Amino acid sequence: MNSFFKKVYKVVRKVPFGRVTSYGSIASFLGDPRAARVVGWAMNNSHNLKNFPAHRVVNRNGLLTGKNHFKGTNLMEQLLINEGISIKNDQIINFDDFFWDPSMEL
DNA sequence: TCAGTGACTGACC
DNA sequence: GGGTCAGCCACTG
Repeated sequence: MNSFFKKVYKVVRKVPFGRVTSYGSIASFLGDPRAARVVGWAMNNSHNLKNFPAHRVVNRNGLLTGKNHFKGTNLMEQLLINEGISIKNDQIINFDDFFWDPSMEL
């Protein structure tokens, strides 16, 4: 697993509580801005991992496109709400305020 | 080896 | 400003 995935996991784990980031930002931070889809694929395999905040990763519009991949229908939404983030129509409200950019924080 | 797929993005109507 | 389309990378059958 010494691949792009490992880097993705490492970055996502560093996302602070109550903050979120996007697939594209992670990919860009890792050197491949065009590998956003790979990040999404990595999230799909992140179910094997423990304590992995996959719910803090959304698309660049703050839309919870991956909520359907979670166990519960609204589990992802609930987790985010639990961290103080407001959700409306599967989308994060004031996304810019909660957005966490790896390239800026690391 | 090749073609299909996806939790994405940016550019274009 | 919302809907479409076509590239991108890694992985699977």
